Amino acid sequence: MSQAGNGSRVGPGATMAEVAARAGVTKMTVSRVLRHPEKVTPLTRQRVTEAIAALAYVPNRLAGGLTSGASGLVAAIVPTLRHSLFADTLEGVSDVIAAAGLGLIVSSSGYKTDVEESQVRSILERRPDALVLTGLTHTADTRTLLRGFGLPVVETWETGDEPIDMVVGYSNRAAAAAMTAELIGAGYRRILFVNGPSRNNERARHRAEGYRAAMRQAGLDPLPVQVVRDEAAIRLETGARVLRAVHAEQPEVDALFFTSDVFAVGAVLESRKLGIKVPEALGVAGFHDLEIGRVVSPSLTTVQIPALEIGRKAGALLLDRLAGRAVAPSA
Amino acid sequence: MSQAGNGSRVGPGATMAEVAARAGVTKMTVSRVLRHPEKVTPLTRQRVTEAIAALAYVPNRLAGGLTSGASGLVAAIVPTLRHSLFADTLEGVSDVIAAAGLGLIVSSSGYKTDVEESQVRSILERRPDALVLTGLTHTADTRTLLRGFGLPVVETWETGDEPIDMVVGYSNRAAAAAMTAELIGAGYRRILFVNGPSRNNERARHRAEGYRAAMRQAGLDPLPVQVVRDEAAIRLETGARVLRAVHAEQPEVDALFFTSDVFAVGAVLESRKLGIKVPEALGVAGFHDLEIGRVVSPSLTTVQIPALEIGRKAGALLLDRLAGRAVAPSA
DNA sequence: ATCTTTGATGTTACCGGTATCCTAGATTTC
DNA sequence: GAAATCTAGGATACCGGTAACATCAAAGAT
Repeated sequence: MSQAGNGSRVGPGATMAEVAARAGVTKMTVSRVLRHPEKVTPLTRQRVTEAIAALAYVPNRLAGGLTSGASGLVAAIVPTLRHSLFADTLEGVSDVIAAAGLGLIVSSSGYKTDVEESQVRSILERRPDALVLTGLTHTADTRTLLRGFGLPVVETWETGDEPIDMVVGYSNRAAAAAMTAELIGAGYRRILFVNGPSRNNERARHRAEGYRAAMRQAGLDPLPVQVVRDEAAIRLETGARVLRAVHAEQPEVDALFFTSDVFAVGAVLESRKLGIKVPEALGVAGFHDLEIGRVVSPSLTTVQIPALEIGRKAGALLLDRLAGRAVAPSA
Repeated sequence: MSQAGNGSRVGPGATMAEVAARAGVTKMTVSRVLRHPEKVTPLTRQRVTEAIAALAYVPNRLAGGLTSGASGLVAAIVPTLRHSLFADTLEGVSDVIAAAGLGLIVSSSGYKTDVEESQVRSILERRPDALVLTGLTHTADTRTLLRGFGLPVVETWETGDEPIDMVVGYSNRAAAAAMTAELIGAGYRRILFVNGPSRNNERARHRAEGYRAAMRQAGLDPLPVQVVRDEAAIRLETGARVLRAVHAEQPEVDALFFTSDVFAVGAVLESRKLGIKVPEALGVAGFHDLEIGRVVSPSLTTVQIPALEIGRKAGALLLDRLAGRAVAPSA
């Protein structure tokens, strides 16, 4: 599957000093040509430009950053890249900051806060200009470290008190409550909330809370939240299984609200097999949090999650802060 | 959705010189404590360690890298992060290189080679120790630039002649051919290959070639490849639409081979509605290239794509090269 | 025609580390 | 007990740039 090339190393390219020598000027002039071209005579500029081209010179931003104190890097830590939610967020961040000439450095923590902490330490050694974190749950040391470092930090996906610095949140609680209210408004009454494994998953817990709150608000008794335990069970078949079980054992249930739309799709699929009409006889709703959410047919009621948007917003927030603009708390 | 914190900047942390002063030693000794602790007396080491803790000192790797010539960064360019194929690959790369203390810097090119070229230029300014690219299709300047720079480069996802340096490939052609052969082996004869939009998409083209080759090999006439044009049409409904059309207009077709498993899932779904038995009356196959592929039910014949594995392999290849180990061409 | 200003470039120092060489005291060797 | 060897730590230079200031010639002011 892999093959090796000849591996001829030429070594790193020319340095600014070499360019300067070739153009018969000093490093400083070369630096000016690159950074403030208008301060250099067209003639000189051309000589330098030619030397740059001739030597295929690529400036070393690390060196420049040492002096200027800005690395031009934004770091982001996500629980995993294998979840479109986070990948989309990163794409959003990347889009925005790349346009400003900043680079994105990424690591994934595997949902573990202690891993995240060690990654934060390691990342700080690279002196990023800003940091994007996922969630508000971090170790105490992480928070202390970051606060002390005075680095612009954006936490994403959750809202709450005492953020480290800035937050671009998404209230799972509110979204689940809204979805539940929508189902109630559509006439469903016995709504069963089906959660994925909520270990290490604040999201799932908040969603369940939103469901309960909305039910109570409407004067309905929340049904016991059903939990799918097996971590590996995020599959269509699992949704199908839940549907079969509910159909057999809790026939009074008239709507299913899944945390993962994978389950929801699986359930919809299975409902056709069993001859249950969706959404007439049974409502099925889900959170659009996987890539599948972008492709799913409309027979399913879904909660849209603006992952890309959250990333963009986080990026924009950081850029504002880096530009020294006041960052206004916004919706 | 977003909120701002108090934004108290403390400024960057202490420098090595400050730590040294506090511990009553020189920078050099501090550097030794961090890098070669065994070369320092336990007593001195402790004093330095205490000073480091007291000042919350975080070493600056950029500065160190300037001297040592290694940035400790691997850069990767993918067409987009919004595709689990590439996100998974990145996760694989990240896993492997993070374990070796390297960071991953990511950018997405939007499938445009000229954008990729400018990103390569910009990335080279950060002097990564290695680069991971997607595909073998790059601008001539990109190739020249990278060859000249003598940077270890791994191209992923495609195999072919004249790689820039190293390749971790995946032959879409071979995979499609194998899948087609499998369908033929299962008794299907009138196999229709349904391609996604192949603009900017070598993958789709190679898969179609594989299909044709396998058909001919078996002495069958390949059917004209059907192409789904609309870029936005990567939805379940599209697969359903194709199934309906084929059912009505090309009843002789006994198997559908989709490039995207999203279509395949949509088709399977629709087949249940129409009362077509899968896989008895109709074979449906797809490429497992979206996240959905990890959750899909087994009634679908699918081509597994080892995205994570490809990333891991790329990372391992780079590490080998960086460690100065000979890189053997391998399967 | 002399004194200022202005603009283009050069000089110097420094960013925060590390490689390399050097020194002085401790330890070993004969 | 003197010479040889080690060892811990210091001194210096340098990585590849950039900020800040100095310089000098051309241009403008009086």
